[in-house]
Amino acid sequence: MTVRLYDTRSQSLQDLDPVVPGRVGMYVCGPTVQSSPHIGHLRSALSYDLLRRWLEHRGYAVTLIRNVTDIDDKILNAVRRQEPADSSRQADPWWAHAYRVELEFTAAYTAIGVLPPTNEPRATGNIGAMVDLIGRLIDRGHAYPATDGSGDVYFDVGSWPGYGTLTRQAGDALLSGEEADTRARRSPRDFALWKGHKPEEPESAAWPAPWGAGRPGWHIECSAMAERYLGPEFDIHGGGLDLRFPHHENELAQSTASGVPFARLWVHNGLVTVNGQKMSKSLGNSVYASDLLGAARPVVVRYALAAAHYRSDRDFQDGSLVEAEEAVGRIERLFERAAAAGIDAAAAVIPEAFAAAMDDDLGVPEALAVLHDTVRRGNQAIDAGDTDVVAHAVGAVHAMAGVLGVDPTTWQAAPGGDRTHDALAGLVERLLEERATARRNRDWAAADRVRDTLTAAGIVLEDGADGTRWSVDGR
RNA sequence: GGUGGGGUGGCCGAGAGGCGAGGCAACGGCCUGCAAAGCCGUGUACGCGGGUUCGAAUCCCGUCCCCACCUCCA
Repeated sequence: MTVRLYDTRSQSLQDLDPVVPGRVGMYVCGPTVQSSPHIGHLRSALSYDLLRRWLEHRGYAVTLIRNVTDIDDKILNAVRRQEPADSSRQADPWWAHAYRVELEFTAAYTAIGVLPPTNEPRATGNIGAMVDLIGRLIDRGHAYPATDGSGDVYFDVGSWPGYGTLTRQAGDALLSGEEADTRARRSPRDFALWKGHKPEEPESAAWPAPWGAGRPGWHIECSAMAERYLGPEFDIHGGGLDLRFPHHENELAQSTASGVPFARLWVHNGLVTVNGQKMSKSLGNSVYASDLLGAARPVVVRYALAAAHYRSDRDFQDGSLVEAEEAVGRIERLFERAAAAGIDAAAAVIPEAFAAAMDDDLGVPEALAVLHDTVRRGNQAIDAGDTDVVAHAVGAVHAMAGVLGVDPTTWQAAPGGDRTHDALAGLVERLLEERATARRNRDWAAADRVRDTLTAAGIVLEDGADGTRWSVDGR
Protein backbone atom coordinates (compact mmCIF):
# COMPACT_ATOMS: atom_id res chain seq x y z
CA MET A 1 0.00 0.00 0.00
CA THR A 2 3.00 2.22 0.48
CA VAL A 3 4.39 3.66 -2.72
CA ARG A 4 8.03 2.80 -3.23
CA LEU A 5 10.42 4.48 -5.63
CA TYR A 6 13.99 3.82 -6.67
CA ASP A 7 16.13 6.55 -5.20
CA THR A 8 19.32 7.33 -7.07
CA ARG A 9 21.11 8.70 -4.04
CA SER A 10 20.68 5.63 -1.83
CA GLN A 11 20.63 3.30 -4.85
CA SER A 12 17.69 1.48 -3.40
CA LEU A 13 13.93 1.34 -3.27
CA GLN A 14 12.61 3.77 -0.70
CA ASP A 15 9.16 4.19 0.77
CA LEU A 16 7.56 7.46 -0.14
CA ASP A 17 7.34 9.24 3.21
CA PRO A 18 6.04 12.73 2.48
CA VAL A 19 7.31 15.77 4.35
CA VAL A 20 3.67 16.72 4.89
CA PRO A 21 1.44 13.66 5.30
CA GLY A 22 -1.00 13.34 2.42
CA ARG A 23 0.87 15.81 0.22
CA VAL A 24 3.62 15.21 -2.27
CA GLY A 25 5.88 17.93 -3.63
CA MET A 26 7.63 16.96 -6.84
CA TYR A 27 10.13 18.91 -8.93
CA VAL A 28 10.97 17.75 -12.42
CA CYS A 29 13.64 19.22 -14.65
CA GLY A 30 11.91 20.41 -17.76
CA PRO A 31 13.49 21.21 -21.08
CA THR A 32 15.81 23.93 -22.21
CA VAL A 33 13.62 25.45 -24.88
CA GLN A 34 16.19 25.63 -27.63
CA SER A 35 14.73 23.28 -30.27
CA SER A 36 11.66 21.18 -30.95
CA PRO A 37 10.58 18.46 -28.53
CA HIS A 38 11.74 14.94 -29.31
CA ILE A 39 10.74 11.49 -28.17
CA GLY A 40 13.07 11.65 -25.18
CA HIS A 41 11.46 14.81 -23.83
CA LEU A 42 8.05 13.22 -24.17
CA ARG A 43 9.12 10.07 -22.42
CA SER A 44 10.54 12.03 -19.52
CA ALA A 45 7.49 14.21 -19.05
CA LEU A 46 5.28 11.18 -19.40
CA SER A 47 7.17 9.27 -16.72
CA TYR A 48 6.40 11.92 -14.13
CA ASP A 49 2.88 12.33 -15.43
CA LEU A 50 2.32 8.65 -14.75
CA LEU A 51 3.83 8.99 -11.28
CA ARG A 52 1.73 12.05 -10.57
CA ARG A 53 -1.47 10.34 -11.74
CA TRP A 54 -0.75 7.27 -9.66
CA LEU A 55 0.02 9.30 -6.53
CA GLU A 56 -3.19 11.24 -7.01
CA HIS A 57 -5.05 7.98 -7.42
CA ARG A 58 -3.51 6.91 -4.14
CA GLY A 59 -5.03 9.98 -2.53
CA TYR A 60 -2.05 12.32 -2.36
CA ALA A 61 -2.42 16.01 -3.13
CA VAL A 62 0.44 16.39 -5.59
CA THR A 63 2.20 19.64 -6.32
CA LEU A 64 4.15 19.09 -9.51
CA ILE A 65 6.61 21.73 -10.59
CA ARG A 66 8.25 21.38 -13.97
CA ASN A 67 10.47 24.26 -14.95
CA VAL A 68 11.26 25.78 -18.31
CA THR A 69 14.86 26.80 -18.87
CA ASP A 70 14.34 29.77 -21.12
CA ILE A 71 17.69 31.50 -20.79
CA ASP A 72 20.82 29.57 -21.52
CA ASP A 73 23.91 29.47 -23.73
CA LYS A 74 22.11 27.02 -25.98
CA ILE A 75 19.23 29.36 -26.61
CA LEU A 76 21.45 32.33 -27.31
CA ASN A 77 23.49 30.19 -29.68
CA ALA A 78 20.44 28.84 -31.44
CA VAL A 79 19.32 32.36 -32.23
CA ARG A 80 22.81 33.45 -33.27
CA ARG A 81 22.96 30.57 -35.74
CA GLN A 82 19.75 31.68 -37.38
CA GLU A 83 20.87 35.21 -37.99
CA PRO A 84 22.92 34.97 -41.18
CA ALA A 85 20.35 32.78 -42.90
CA ASP A 86 18.23 35.61 -44.23
CA SER A 87 19.58 39.08 -43.74
CA SER A 88 16.44 40.72 -45.11
CA ARG A 89 14.52 39.35 -42.17
CA GLN A 90 15.27 40.25 -38.59
CA ALA A 91 16.09 37.17 -36.53
CA ASP A 92 13.83 36.61 -33.56
CA PRO A 93 15.16 37.80 -30.26
CA TRP A 94 16.24 34.95 -28.00
CA TRP A 95 13.17 35.29 -25.80
CA ALA A 96 10.78 34.99 -28.73
CA HIS A 97 12.60 31.89 -29.93
CA ALA A 98 12.42 30.40 -26.45
CA TYR A 99 8.73 31.10 -26.15
CA ARG A 100 7.95 29.65 -29.56
CA VAL A 101 9.75 26.44 -28.65
CA GLU A 102 8.02 26.39 -25.27
CA LEU A 103 4.67 26.47 -27.06
CA GLU A 104 5.77 23.49 -29.15
CA PHE A 105 6.56 21.60 -25.97
CA THR A 106 3.24 22.47 -24.42
CA ALA A 107 1.40 21.35 -27.54
CA ALA A 108 3.28 18.04 -27.64
CA TYR A 109 2.71 17.35 -23.95
CA THR A 110 -0.96 18.16 -24.28
CA ALA A 111 -1.30 15.97 -27.35
CA ILE A 112 -0.16 12.84 -25.50
CA GLY A 113 -2.19 13.60 -22.41
CA VAL A 114 0.52 14.85 -20.07
CA LEU A 115 -1.43 16.83 -17.52
CA PRO A 116 -0.27 20.40 -16.94
CA PRO A 117 2.02 20.73 -13.92
CA THR A 118 0.74 22.62 -10.93
CA ASN A 119 3.12 25.35 -11.97
CA GLU A 120 5.59 25.70 -14.79
CA PRO A 121 8.04 28.40 -13.75
CA ARG A 122 10.38 29.95 -16.26
CA ALA A 123 13.96 30.67 -15.29
CA THR A 124 13.61 34.25 -16.46
CA GLY A 125 10.72 34.77 -14.07
CA ASN A 126 12.77 33.71 -11.07
CA ILE A 127 16.05 35.56 -11.43
CA GLY A 128 15.52 37.24 -8.09
CA ALA A 129 15.32 33.94 -6.27
CA MET A 130 18.52 32.85 -7.97
CA VAL A 131 20.36 36.01 -7.03
CA ASP A 132 19.21 35.54 -3.43
CA LEU A 133 20.39 31.95 -3.38
CA ILE A 134 23.78 32.86 -4.82
CA GLY A 135 24.09 35.61 -2.20
CA ARG A 136 23.38 33.08 0.51
CA LEU A 137 26.08 30.78 -0.82
CA ILE A 138 28.61 33.60 -0.93
CA ASP A 139 27.73 34.56 2.65
CA ARG A 140 28.22 31.01 3.81
CA GLY A 141 31.58 30.74 2.10
CA HIS A 142 30.58 28.21 -0.55
CA ALA A 143 30.69 30.57 -3.53
CA TYR A 144 32.88 33.40 -4.70
CA PRO A 145 32.67 36.15 -7.30
CA ALA A 146 35.45 36.07 -9.83
CA THR A 147 38.21 38.56 -9.25
CA ASP A 148 38.84 39.18 -12.94
CA GLY A 149 35.98 41.64 -13.32
CA SER A 150 33.95 39.24 -15.43
CA GLY A 151 31.03 39.28 -13.05
CA ASP A 152 31.04 35.47 -12.87
CA VAL A 153 30.25 33.72 -9.61
CA TYR A 154 31.40 30.16 -8.94
CA PHE A 155 30.42 27.45 -6.51
CA ASP A 156 33.40 26.38 -4.44
CA VAL A 157 33.23 22.60 -4.68
CA GLY A 158 36.17 22.12 -2.33
CA SER A 159 34.32 23.93 0.42
CA TRP A 160 31.44 21.46 0.44
CA PRO A 161 32.26 17.99 1.76
CA GLY A 162 28.87 16.70 0.67
CA TYR A 163 29.76 17.08 -2.97
CA GLY A 164 29.36 13.73 -4.70
CA THR A 165 26.62 12.39 -2.43
CA LEU A 166 24.23 11.80 -5.27
CA THR A 167 26.40 10.09 -7.85
CA ARG A 168 29.63 9.28 -6.02
CA GLN A 169 31.57 10.93 -8.78
CA ALA A 170 34.88 12.03 -7.43
CA GLY A 171 34.75 15.31 -9.23
CA ASP A 172 38.49 15.29 -9.75
CA ALA A 173 38.38 14.46 -13.40
CA LEU A 174 35.94 17.18 -14.25
CA LEU A 175 38.02 19.13 -16.63
CA SER A 176 37.59 19.00 -20.31
CA GLY A 177 35.80 20.66 -23.18
CA GLU A 178 34.21 23.99 -22.63
CA GLU A 179 34.69 23.82 -18.89
CA ALA A 180 38.44 23.54 -19.35
CA ASP A 181 38.25 27.24 -19.99
CA THR A 182 38.58 27.86 -16.32
CA ARG A 183 38.42 31.61 -16.60
CA ALA A 184 38.58 32.89 -13.10
CA ARG A 185 37.62 29.86 -11.13
CA ARG A 186 39.82 28.63 -8.33
CA SER A 187 39.46 24.97 -9.19
CA PRO A 188 38.39 23.30 -12.42
CA ARG A 189 35.74 21.46 -10.39
CA ASP A 190 34.02 24.70 -9.54
CA PHE A 191 31.03 25.52 -11.68
CA ALA A 192 29.33 28.78 -12.61
CA LEU A 193 26.38 30.03 -10.60
CA TRP A 194 26.27 33.34 -12.41
CA LYS A 195 27.67 34.25 -15.79
CA GLY A 196 28.74 37.84 -16.14
CA HIS A 197 27.38 39.65 -19.17
CA LYS A 198 29.61 39.57 -22.22
CA PRO A 199 29.68 42.41 -24.75
CA GLU A 200 28.61 40.20 -27.66
CA GLU A 201 25.50 39.01 -25.82
CA PRO A 202 22.19 40.85 -26.11
CA GLU A 203 21.46 43.43 -23.41
CA SER A 204 18.11 41.74 -22.85
CA ALA A 205 19.91 38.63 -21.62
CA ALA A 206 21.42 40.37 -18.61
CA TRP A 207 19.95 40.99 -15.19
CA PRO A 208 21.41 43.17 -12.45
CA ALA A 209 23.18 41.53 -9.54
CA PRO A 210 25.40 42.70 -6.69
CA TRP A 211 28.49 41.17 -8.33
CA GLY A 212 27.70 42.47 -11.81
CA ALA A 213 25.02 42.16 -14.46
CA GLY A 214 24.68 38.78 -16.07
CA ARG A 215 22.55 35.69 -16.19
CA PRO A 216 22.17 32.58 -14.07
CA GLY A 217 24.01 29.33 -14.64
CA TRP A 218 21.86 26.34 -15.50
CA HIS A 219 22.25 24.48 -12.21
CA ILE A 220 21.25 27.33 -9.94
CA GLU A 221 17.96 27.79 -11.76
CA CYS A 222 16.54 24.50 -10.56
CA SER A 223 17.79 24.90 -7.01
CA ALA A 224 16.18 28.30 -6.72
CA MET A 225 12.88 27.38 -8.34
CA ALA A 226 12.48 24.12 -6.46
CA GLU A 227 12.91 25.92 -3.16
CA ARG A 228 10.69 28.81 -4.16
CA TYR A 229 7.78 26.65 -5.27
CA LEU A 230 8.10 23.64 -3.00
CA GLY A 231 9.88 24.91 0.08
CA PRO A 232 13.25 24.00 1.61
CA GLU A 233 12.44 20.30 1.78
CA PHE A 234 10.28 18.37 -0.64
CA ASP A 235 9.59 14.79 -1.59
CA ILE A 236 10.68 13.92 -5.10
CA HIS A 237 13.14 15.37 -7.55
CA GLY A 238 12.94 13.91 -11.05
CA GLY A 239 14.69 14.21 -14.36
CA GLY A 240 16.41 12.29 -17.12
CA LEU A 241 19.21 9.89 -16.32
CA ASP A 242 21.57 12.12 -18.25
CA LEU A 243 21.03 14.88 -15.72
CA ARG A 244 22.37 12.95 -12.73
CA PHE A 245 25.80 14.36 -13.25
CA PRO A 246 26.71 17.11 -13.17
CA HIS A 247 23.34 18.88 -13.12
CA HIS A 248 21.65 17.15 -10.20
CA GLU A 249 24.84 16.68 -8.25
CA ASN A 250 25.44 20.40 -8.50
CA GLU A 251 21.87 21.22 -7.61
CA LEU A 252 22.08 19.09 -4.52
CA ALA A 253 25.38 20.65 -3.51
CA GLN A 254 24.15 24.21 -3.97
CA SER A 255 20.93 23.73 -2.11
CA THR A 256 22.31 21.79 0.81
CA ALA A 257 25.26 24.15 1.08
CA SER A 258 22.82 27.04 1.27
CA GLY A 259 21.27 25.41 4.31
CA VAL A 260 18.15 23.62 3.07
CA PRO A 261 17.50 19.85 3.22
CA PHE A 262 16.22 19.77 -0.40
CA ALA A 263 14.76 16.65 -2.10
CA ARG A 264 14.16 13.43 -0.17
CA LEU A 265 14.06 11.12 -3.17
CA TRP A 266 15.89 11.44 -6.47
CA VAL A 267 14.16 9.72 -9.34
CA HIS A 268 15.61 9.36 -12.82
CA ASN A 269 13.93 8.16 -15.97
CA GLY A 270 15.73 6.11 -18.60
CA LEU A 271 16.72 7.46 -21.98
CA VAL A 272 15.32 6.66 -25.40
CA THR A 273 17.41 5.26 -28.20
CA VAL A 274 16.22 4.90 -31.78
CA ASN A 275 16.76 1.59 -33.54
CA GLY A 276 19.51 0.81 -31.06
CA GLN A 277 21.35 4.09 -31.48
CA LYS A 278 21.56 7.16 -29.38
CA MET A 279 19.70 10.04 -30.93
CA SER A 280 21.97 12.72 -32.20
CA LYS A 281 21.88 15.52 -34.67
CA SER A 282 24.95 14.24 -36.48
CA LEU A 283 23.33 10.84 -37.10
CA GLY A 284 20.15 12.56 -38.17
CA ASN A 285 18.11 9.91 -36.38
CA SER A 286 16.22 12.12 -33.97
CA VAL A 287 12.55 11.30 -33.63
CA TYR A 288 10.55 14.42 -32.91
CA ALA A 289 7.18 14.71 -31.27
CA SER A 290 5.75 15.80 -34.58
CA ASP A 291 7.06 12.63 -36.26
CA LEU A 292 5.35 10.45 -33.70
CA LEU A 293 2.09 12.30 -33.74
CA GLY A 294 2.06 12.20 -37.50
CA ALA A 295 2.56 8.45 -37.51
CA ALA A 296 0.00 7.30 -34.96
CA ARG A 297 -2.89 8.63 -32.98
CA PRO A 298 -1.92 10.26 -29.69
CA VAL A 299 -3.19 7.53 -27.40
CA VAL A 300 -0.98 5.06 -29.26
CA VAL A 301 2.05 7.33 -28.95
CA ARG A 302 1.36 7.59 -25.25
CA TYR A 303 0.99 3.84 -24.89
CA ALA A 304 4.19 3.18 -26.81
CA LEU A 305 6.17 5.54 -24.59
CA ALA A 306 4.54 4.49 -21.33
CA ALA A 307 4.69 0.73 -21.79
CA ALA A 308 8.32 0.26 -20.79
CA HIS A 309 9.36 0.74 -17.18
CA TYR A 310 10.32 4.38 -16.64
CA ARG A 311 13.82 3.48 -15.48
CA SER A 312 14.70 1.19 -18.35
CA ASP A 313 16.40 2.45 -21.44
CA ARG A 314 13.80 2.35 -24.14
CA ASP A 315 14.78 1.48 -27.68
CA PHE A 316 12.24 2.96 -30.04
CA GLN A 317 12.04 0.88 -33.18
CA ASP A 318 10.20 1.12 -36.45
CA GLY A 319 7.53 -1.32 -35.26
CA SER A 320 7.01 0.19 -31.82
CA LEU A 321 3.97 2.20 -32.79
CA VAL A 322 2.42 -0.74 -34.65
CA GLU A 323 2.74 -2.89 -31.55
CA ALA A 324 1.24 -0.19 -29.41
CA GLU A 325 -1.62 0.23 -31.85
CA GLU A 326 -2.40 -3.48 -31.57
CA ALA A 327 -2.32 -3.39 -27.80
CA VAL A 328 -4.56 -0.33 -27.62
CA GLY A 329 -6.80 -1.94 -30.22
CA ARG A 330 -7.34 -4.94 -27.97
CA ILE A 331 -8.55 -2.70 -25.20
CA GLU A 332 -10.79 -0.86 -27.60
CA ARG A 333 -12.28 -3.99 -29.08
CA LEU A 334 -13.23 -5.32 -25.67
CA PHE A 335 -15.23 -2.16 -25.08
CA GLU A 336 -16.82 -2.42 -28.51
CA ARG A 337 -17.72 -6.07 -28.12
CA ALA A 338 -19.21 -5.46 -24.69
CA ALA A 339 -21.21 -2.53 -26.01
CA ALA A 340 -22.39 -4.59 -28.96
CA ALA A 341 -23.57 -7.22 -26.49
CA GLY A 342 -25.49 -4.51 -24.67
CA ILE A 343 -23.43 -4.80 -21.49
CA ASP A 344 -22.66 -1.66 -19.47
CA ALA A 345 -19.48 -1.28 -17.51
CA ALA A 346 -19.61 -1.93 -13.79
CA ALA A 347 -17.93 0.43 -11.35
CA ALA A 348 -14.36 1.30 -12.30
CA VAL A 349 -12.38 -0.65 -9.73
CA ILE A 350 -8.63 -1.11 -9.99
CA PRO A 351 -7.53 -4.69 -9.28
CA GLU A 352 -5.18 -5.32 -6.37
CA ALA A 353 -2.47 -6.80 -8.56
CA PHE A 354 -2.42 -3.70 -10.73
CA ALA A 355 -2.17 -1.43 -7.71
CA ALA A 356 0.59 -3.54 -6.20
CA ALA A 357 2.60 -3.32 -9.41
CA MET A 358 2.19 0.45 -9.58
CA ASP A 359 3.06 0.92 -5.93
CA ASP A 360 6.30 -0.96 -6.51
CA ASP A 361 8.36 1.69 -8.27
CA LEU A 362 5.68 2.38 -10.85
CA GLY A 363 5.71 -1.08 -12.40
CA VAL A 364 3.80 -0.16 -15.52
CA PRO A 365 4.79 -3.24 -17.57
CA GLU A 366 3.54 -5.57 -14.87
CA ALA A 367 0.44 -3.42 -14.45
CA LEU A 368 -0.22 -3.67 -18.18
CA ALA A 369 0.02 -7.43 -17.90
CA VAL A 370 -2.82 -7.31 -15.36
CA LEU A 371 -4.77 -5.03 -17.66
CA HIS A 372 -4.41 -7.34 -20.64
CA ASP A 373 -5.26 -10.34 -18.52
CA THR A 374 -8.45 -8.60 -17.60
CA VAL A 375 -9.16 -7.85 -21.25
CA ARG A 376 -8.85 -11.53 -22.07
CA ARG A 377 -11.10 -12.55 -19.22
CA GLY A 378 -13.63 -10.00 -20.38
CA ASN A 379 -13.58 -11.43 -23.88
CA GLN A 380 -13.94 -14.95 -22.49
CA ALA A 381 -16.96 -13.84 -20.51
CA ILE A 382 -18.53 -12.24 -23.59
CA ASP A 383 -18.17 -15.55 -25.42
CA ALA A 384 -19.65 -17.36 -22.43
CA GLY A 385 -22.45 -14.88 -22.05
CA ASP A 386 -21.49 -14.14 -18.47
CA THR A 387 -22.80 -10.57 -18.28
CA ASP A 388 -21.73 -9.88 -14.74
CA VAL A 389 -18.14 -10.87 -15.32
CA VAL A 390 -18.04 -8.80 -18.51
CA ALA A 391 -19.36 -5.73 -16.73
CA HIS A 392 -16.75 -5.99 -14.01
CA ALA A 393 -13.92 -6.65 -16.44
CA VAL A 394 -14.88 -3.68 -18.58
CA GLY A 395 -15.11 -1.48 -15.49
CA ALA A 396 -11.72 -2.64 -14.29
CA VAL A 397 -10.10 -2.07 -17.67
CA HIS A 398 -11.53 1.44 -17.82
CA ALA A 399 -10.11 2.10 -14.37
CA MET A 400 -6.66 0.75 -15.15
CA ALA A 401 -6.36 2.32 -18.59
CA GLY A 402 -7.76 5.52 -17.17
CA VAL A 403 -5.17 5.94 -14.47
CA LEU A 404 -2.44 5.34 -17.05
CA GLY A 405 -4.09 7.79 -19.40
CA VAL A 406 -4.48 5.23 -22.18
CA ASP A 407 -8.21 4.62 -22.10
CA PRO A 408 -9.12 4.99 -25.80
CA THR A 409 -12.66 6.08 -25.02
CA THR A 410 -11.40 9.23 -23.34
CA TRP A 411 -9.49 10.17 -26.50
CA GLN A 412 -12.34 11.04 -28.79
CA ALA A 413 -11.51 12.57 -32.13
CA ALA A 414 -11.64 16.32 -32.44
CA PRO A 415 -15.19 17.60 -32.91
CA GLY A 416 -14.32 19.03 -36.30
CA GLY A 417 -13.61 15.56 -37.66
CA ASP A 418 -17.16 14.34 -37.24
CA ARG A 419 -18.46 15.61 -40.55
CA THR A 420 -15.83 13.72 -42.47
CA HIS A 421 -16.70 10.64 -40.51
CA ASP A 422 -20.39 11.11 -41.21
CA ALA A 423 -19.74 11.41 -44.90
CA LEU A 424 -17.63 8.26 -44.85
CA ALA A 425 -20.24 6.42 -42.84
CA GLY A 426 -22.88 7.19 -45.47
CA LEU A 427 -20.78 5.64 -48.19
CA VAL A 428 -19.66 2.64 -46.19
CA GLU A 429 -23.12 1.79 -45.01
CA ARG A 430 -24.44 1.97 -48.54
CA LEU A 431 -21.81 -0.57 -49.57
CA LEU A 432 -22.52 -2.74 -46.56
CA GLU A 433 -26.16 -2.96 -47.58
CA GLU A 434 -25.07 -4.14 -50.99
CA ARG A 435 -22.87 -6.73 -49.40
CA ALA A 436 -25.59 -7.87 -47.03
CA THR A 437 -27.92 -8.43 -49.97
CA ALA A 438 -25.28 -10.39 -51.81
CA ARG A 439 -24.64 -12.51 -48.73
CA ARG A 440 -28.33 -13.22 -48.32
CA ASN A 441 -28.28 -14.41 -51.92
CA ARG A 442 -25.19 -16.47 -51.18
CA ASP A 443 -23.40 -14.54 -53.88
CA TRP A 444 -20.08 -14.76 -52.08
CA ALA A 445 -18.07 -13.38 -54.98
CA ALA A 446 -20.08 -10.16 -55.00
CA ALA A 447 -19.93 -9.90 -51.22
CA ASP A 448 -16.17 -10.34 -51.21
CA ARG A 449 -15.74 -7.73 -53.93
CA VAL A 450 -17.36 -5.17 -51.65
CA ARG A 451 -15.20 -6.25 -48.74
CA ASP A 452 -12.04 -6.13 -50.85
CA THR A 453 -12.91 -2.63 -51.98
CA LEU A 454 -13.36 -1.46 -48.41
CA THR A 455 -10.25 -3.29 -47.21
CA ALA A 456 -8.20 -1.61 -49.91
CA ALA A 457 -9.50 1.72 -48.63
CA GLY A 458 -8.36 0.83 -45.09
CA ILE A 459 -11.73 -0.14 -43.69
CA VAL A 460 -12.00 -3.32 -41.66
CA LEU A 461 -15.19 -5.34 -41.49
CA GLU A 462 -16.34 -7.66 -38.74
CA ASP A 463 -19.39 -9.83 -39.22
CA GLY A 464 -21.23 -10.50 -36.02
CA ALA A 465 -24.48 -12.14 -35.07
CA ASP A 466 -26.32 -8.83 -35.23
CA GLY A 467 -24.81 -7.39 -38.38
CA THR A 468 -21.52 -6.10 -39.72
CA ARG A 469 -19.39 -3.58 -37.87
CA TRP A 470 -16.82 -1.47 -39.67
CA SER A 471 -13.94 0.65 -38.58
CA VAL A 472 -11.08 2.52 -40.11
CA ASP A 473 -7.93 0.44 -39.76
CA GLY A 474 -5.83 1.66 -36.86
CA ARG A 475 -8.65 3.67 -35.33
C1' G B 1 40.31 5.26 -16.29
C1' G B 2 36.02 6.74 -12.77
C1' U B 3 30.56 6.29 -11.72
C1' G B 4 26.04 3.83 -12.74
C1' G B 5 22.80 0.31 -15.60
C1' G B 6 22.24 -4.02 -18.56
C1' G B 7 22.56 -9.08 -21.33
C1' U B 8 15.44 -13.23 -20.85
C1' G B 9 12.12 -17.21 -26.48
C1' G B 10 11.45 -14.52 -33.83
C1' C B 11 10.67 -9.17 -31.69
C1' C B 12 9.23 -5.88 -27.48
C1' G B 13 9.25 -6.42 -22.39
C1' A B 14 8.31 -8.13 -16.79
C1' G B 15 10.09 -11.23 -12.95
C1' A B 16 14.37 -12.11 -9.10
C1' G B 17 15.15 -19.79 -5.53
C1' G B 18 10.24 -24.00 -6.85
C1' C B 19 3.68 -23.67 -10.98
C1' G B 20 7.06 -20.40 -18.31
C1' A B 21 3.82 -12.04 -16.60
C1' G B 22 1.88 -9.61 -20.72
C1' G B 23 1.92 -7.68 -25.89
C1' C B 24 3.35 -8.42 -31.12
C1' A B 25 4.62 -12.17 -34.76
C1' A B 26 4.30 -17.62 -36.13
C1' C B 27 1.82 -22.37 -36.21
C1' G B 28 -2.61 -25.68 -35.04
C1' G B 29 -7.78 -25.72 -33.46
C1' C B 30 -12.93 -23.61 -32.36
C1' C B 31 -16.19 -19.99 -34.61
C1' U B 32 -17.22 -18.03 -39.85
C1' G B 33 -19.95 -19.03 -46.60
C1' C B 34 -14.68 -17.35 -46.62
C1' A B 35 -12.58 -13.75 -43.65
C1' A B 36 -12.06 -10.36 -39.59
C1' A B 37 -12.60 -10.16 -34.41
C1' G B 38 -12.63 -13.29 -30.15
C1' C B 39 -11.34 -17.80 -27.56
C1' C B 40 -8.26 -22.37 -26.80
C1' G B 41 -3.59 -24.68 -27.65
C1' U B 42 1.89 -24.96 -29.29
C1' G B 43 7.48 -23.06 -28.47
C1' U B 44 12.77 -27.28 -24.57
C1' A B 45 13.84 -18.21 -23.03
C1' C B 46 16.91 -16.44 -19.34
C1' G B 47 25.38 -14.05 -22.40
C1' C B 48 29.29 -18.05 -21.26
C1' G B 49 31.90 -21.53 -17.64
C1' G B 50 31.90 -23.45 -12.92
C1' G B 51 29.64 -23.90 -7.96
C1' U B 52 25.76 -23.91 -3.76
C1' U B 53 20.77 -26.34 -3.44
C1' C B 54 16.07 -31.63 -3.40
C1' G B 55 15.33 -27.41 -6.88
C1' A B 56 18.62 -21.36 -10.04
C1' A B 57 16.78 -16.99 -15.09
C1' U B 58 16.84 -15.79 -9.83
C1' C B 59 22.34 -17.00 -4.77
C1' C B 60 28.12 -17.46 -5.06
C1' C B 61 32.87 -17.42 -8.00
C1' G B 62 35.01 -16.54 -12.64
C1' U B 63 34.52 -14.73 -17.59
C1' C B 64 32.76 -12.24 -22.18
C1' C B 65 29.87 -8.46 -24.30
C1' C B 66 26.67 -4.00 -24.49
C1' C B 67 24.80 0.90 -22.89
C1' A B 68 24.72 5.60 -20.25
C1' C B 69 27.14 9.57 -17.58
C1' C B 70 31.98 11.84 -16.49
C1' U B 71 31.45 18.40 -22.02
C1' C B 72 25.46 20.50 -23.49
C1' C B 73 21.41 17.07 -23.32
C1' A B 74 14.88 14.37 -20.94
